[in-house]
Amino acid sequence: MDSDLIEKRRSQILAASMDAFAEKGYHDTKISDIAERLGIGHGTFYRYFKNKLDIFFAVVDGFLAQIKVVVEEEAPQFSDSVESYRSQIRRIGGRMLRLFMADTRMARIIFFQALGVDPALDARLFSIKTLADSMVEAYLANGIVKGFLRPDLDTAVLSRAINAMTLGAAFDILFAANPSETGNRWIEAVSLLMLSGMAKP
Amino acid sequence: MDSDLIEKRRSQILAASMDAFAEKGYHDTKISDIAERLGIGHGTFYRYFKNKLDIFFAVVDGFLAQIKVVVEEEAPQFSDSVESYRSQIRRIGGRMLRLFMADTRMARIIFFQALGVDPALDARLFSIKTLADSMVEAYLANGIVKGFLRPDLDTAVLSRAINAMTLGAAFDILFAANPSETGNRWIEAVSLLMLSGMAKP
Amino acid sequence: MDSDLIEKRRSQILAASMDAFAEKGYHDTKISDIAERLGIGHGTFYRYFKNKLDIFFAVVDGFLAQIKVVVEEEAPQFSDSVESYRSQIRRIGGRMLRLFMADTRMARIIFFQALGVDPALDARLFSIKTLADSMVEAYLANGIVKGFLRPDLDTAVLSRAINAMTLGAAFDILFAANPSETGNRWIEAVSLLMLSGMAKP
Amino acid sequence: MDSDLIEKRRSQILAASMDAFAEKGYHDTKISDIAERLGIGHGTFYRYFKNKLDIFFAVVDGFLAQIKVVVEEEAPQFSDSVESYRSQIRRIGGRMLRLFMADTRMARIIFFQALGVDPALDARLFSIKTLADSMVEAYLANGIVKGFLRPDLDTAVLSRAINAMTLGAAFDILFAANPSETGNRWIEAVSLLMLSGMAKP
DNA sequence: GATGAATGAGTATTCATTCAT
DNA sequence: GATGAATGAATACTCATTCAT
Repeated sequence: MDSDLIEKRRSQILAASMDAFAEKGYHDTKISDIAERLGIGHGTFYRYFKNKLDIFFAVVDGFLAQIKVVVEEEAPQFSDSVESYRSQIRRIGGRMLRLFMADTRMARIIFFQALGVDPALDARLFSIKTLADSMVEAYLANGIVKGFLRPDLDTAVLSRAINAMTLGAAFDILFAANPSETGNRWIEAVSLLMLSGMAKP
Repeated sequence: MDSDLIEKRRSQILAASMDAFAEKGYHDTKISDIAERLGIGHGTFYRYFKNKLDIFFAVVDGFLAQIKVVVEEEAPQFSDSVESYRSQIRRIGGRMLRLFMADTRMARIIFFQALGVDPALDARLFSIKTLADSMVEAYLANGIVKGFLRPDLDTAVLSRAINAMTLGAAFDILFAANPSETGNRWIEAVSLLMLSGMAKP
Repeated sequence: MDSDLIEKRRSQILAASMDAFAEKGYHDTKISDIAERLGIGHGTFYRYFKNKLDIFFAVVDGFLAQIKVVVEEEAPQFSDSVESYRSQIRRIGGRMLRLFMADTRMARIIFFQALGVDPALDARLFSIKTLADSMVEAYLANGIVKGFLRPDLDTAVLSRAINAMTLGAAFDILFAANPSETGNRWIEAVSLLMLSGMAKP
Repeated sequence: MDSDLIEKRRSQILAASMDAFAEKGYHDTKISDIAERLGIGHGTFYRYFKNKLDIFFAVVDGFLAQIKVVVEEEAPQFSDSVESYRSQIRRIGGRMLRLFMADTRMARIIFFQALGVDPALDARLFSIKTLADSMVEAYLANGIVKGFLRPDLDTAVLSRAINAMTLGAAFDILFAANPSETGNRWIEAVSLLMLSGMAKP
């Protein structure tokens, strides 16, 4: 199949681009850098991607799509007790953090390079954030309805706060000596914080 | 005083640069853009700043210095009850958010432009984050010592989580219709989360 | 016959090229444009023509060859009176203009695109012009010898002038609402001018 | 005066560009060629001209403006006899040819390079041609009204024919061993043709 | 001190041409 | 024979920085 070869080439270029962007950032990465990493002519690059922005978009969007999947696959209505909610937090948090752990390059690009390159890409990132916020807010609303969360929660703000912590965790993991242990500590600490707060009972 | 004039010019250029960087980002801002905003020759710029990176550093660093002041002025040992701790959270949170509210341009630069421009600047941002993390951790440690916070808290992780929420708040405020009201909602919601958690008691 | 197929393909490519060159000019026509018009692979092009210049040459040369035929088929010695000369002018002029009318693309290429692409092609055009000039001059010389044209004519200059008018006519026809009527008007007006001048008798 | 220096620089670049365009044509002239001829950096070029097309336009337009002046300065109504008309033909023809003789580079650019580079420039050339046609037609109309030209002339066609001869003359002169003598021969031959025709009286 | 003319390093992109399949 | 994937030469243009005035 021709389109298989094309797809293969595209992924090779995508992979090399991720390396390059993660290492040097968008502006300091030259198309010829990417081509050199693959040992191909730089003209070849343009057979597979329209231009430099096009591939950066592809790189970032591929990751955002994965996040979107995690966000959308969950079912907020599922939990009906603090305990099942705690499991849910652990599971979603874990999946999200594993996404960031899976590819350090990607995390690096998201945190250090993605913003400010292009307005359309900024908007894309923004929309994912908004989606994630809504999803978390639905969980909180479900918890209130089911009666295991306080009825007076400011769900709009708290959902954003929770996602901010998720990002904080992903960022922290990026520099952690032991990422998966660090991830677990975050999940435990944040789920404790969320459900019980820090005050001594 | 000669040096007064020099300082005045420097701040004019600094102000114009903030406008420019906030609007178009680092890479899309030309030195001549900055000069034009001030009606000065673009050669003049180089009498006050070494180069383009130099002024971006200056812009970002000016803000980081203010954050540092807020961070360092507080006294972690002061609180000795949940109540006084809650006031402290509100006060520090309020000061921090007011910093971001005071200059939207600055917030915009920090969130959208600052990262990935220069490794040294990334490191500078990183070090401020680390400082803030330590400060918050000291508060948590104080709370544990004083006995009003749970002794089993993962202070290293939670301090980062709390700062992540502060950044989340600052970001949210940037797009809020009513920034100061939004700020207050964040402070209330987060301090409640921190001290009591979200579970129905 | 193999060579028949080859010749057929060559003319298909030639035709598509004429379209392309007439529409976008030499420099703005890509080999792939030509191939696309035919639905063939652009590599195939190179099996029939050496390179881009080669086909442009072929396109232009095909037309120049037709002009040459018209020019060379006539017999300057034939006329021996003003009247038969007038018919001759009409006939040659008509044939020449019909050549330009037959293919607007070709006229467009000759007038707007052909010059300045390649020195060798410029020279080829030049040589056709020289040939046409000589032919017309021979007619004038014949007229003088036969005694129906003024003996003091500057035949070298006038032959060029007459051909300049032919080109002028061809150009005019290119934009005429009614080309064949316009052609006739040119032929009448120019033959009158040539034989009688414009002054009131 | 600053603007004097700017104007001086512009003309230098303009002159060097004319050399380059006349020698190698539009497409084969690189901006760096032009800069090299002047011993300036190629970046300097862009301080004075927006881009490559901009300077080509400037080059060609400068010449077209001169033609326009010649065309517009004349007064068609002035002549009222064949004799004064003949002088007028000689004078206008002479001025026009001297324009082309004055700068061989310019003539070369007009004849070999100008067409097909840019639609807007093609249109500009076209509009000058149209203007010249109208002007000549006004002369013919005047001659008819004044009664020294045949009343049955096809003025629309003949005016174009006359301008075609003018272009033919300009082209011929470009390659003439003795341009000014050649110019005079054209003027004499064409004015004779125009007024008396070639037929033996 | 201020200026802005001059500079040229740096780079994305195009497209004619080749050649393995 | 046909194809189109791969190639890289070639080039216009930008903009941070310098420095003579």
